[in-house]
Amino acid sequence: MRYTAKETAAKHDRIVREASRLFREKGFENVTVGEVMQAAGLTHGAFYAHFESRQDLEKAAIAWGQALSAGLARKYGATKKGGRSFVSEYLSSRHRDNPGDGCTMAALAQEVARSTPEIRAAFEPGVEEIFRNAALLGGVVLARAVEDNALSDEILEAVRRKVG
Amino acid sequence: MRYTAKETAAKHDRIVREASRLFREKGFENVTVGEVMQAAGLTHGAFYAHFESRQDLEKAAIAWGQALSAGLARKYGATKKGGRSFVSEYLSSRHRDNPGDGCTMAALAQEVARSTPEIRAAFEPGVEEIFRNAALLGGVVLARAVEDNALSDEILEAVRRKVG
DNA sequence: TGTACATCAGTGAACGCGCGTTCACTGATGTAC
DNA sequence: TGTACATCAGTGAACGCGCGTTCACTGATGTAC
Repeated sequence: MRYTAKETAAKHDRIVREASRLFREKGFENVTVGEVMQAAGLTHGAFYAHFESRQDLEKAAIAWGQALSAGLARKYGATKKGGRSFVSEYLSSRHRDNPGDGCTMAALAQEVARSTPEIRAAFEPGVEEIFRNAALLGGVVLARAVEDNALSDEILEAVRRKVG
Repeated sequence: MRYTAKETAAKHDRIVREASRLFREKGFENVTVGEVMQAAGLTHGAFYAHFESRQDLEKAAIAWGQALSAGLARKYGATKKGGRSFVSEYLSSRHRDNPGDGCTMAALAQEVARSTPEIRAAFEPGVEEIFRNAALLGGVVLARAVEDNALSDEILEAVRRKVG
């Protein structure tokens, strides 16, 4: 069937948004093209009407996620008080436990490091907004990686105290 | 053929060491069992004489890498001066550019976060040694993920100034 | 305005490849007697 | 000490499965006249 340009663009966006969410939640390697398309309400065969390749989608998903992060960081960062609430939200258990709704960098930085130059370039915009607070990122990454909940909470608390 | 227990143990260790190195360098998902066995000087078929499964190897490689890290951190951390040289080594371009010889957490924390409870538990020992300096980890992770070399150097420098 | 054809996003089956895992077989060393 | 058998790490072919990608086909909408 043929759709209007607007409908097609809306589907394209939906695919990117769902891909970004799924990638952050499960990592690039644990998400299939079919899974993304299903989440966007389509079948896997239609994928190549929207993207050249899977890598192309990964690039788009990273760029979208980083644009979102950068926007949020700029909004929050405007005031001292905003800075504090950004920090406490970033280091919250909610953020730790919901990577799919969270920071792209805290979820995918290491996979991006092993990806193509294009994907690494798409990753850069969000980095500018956080690298002066690398402890936030390190804290969330570690808190997500340990099995012991008490230790995980302790990590978040330690970083909170240090940067707060 | 049959080998002495000593020979078998030596091969087992070689497999774990090579797996750890390759995993840190390329990530779990980009390393095959065959590649690890070849690096250890064996063929892939012999793998199951040493490990129950691929996941079993991942667990062993993480545990080995973390034991190594914890040992190094304890050695370095003994003095103020040692602390300084640990930080500067951790944030060096050498460490950034050679993940295969570097910190397991800086290379694999995000993949570990999505792995099994067993693997996350094996990851914990090294975490104790670094989480109070989460900025180090965050800095290296970000420095490795960006495409622009100047930005990457700037990240390491910013973290160095903050923690130094 | 109506008719014929072109377009193209979408569908679902199929292809090809890589990887984890299995398996029959080998042969050097260990063990029983 | 010598002989016969058991063991088991190692080899390399093969299996099965999942995933990215391709492809023939569909059918609603756009375009030409």
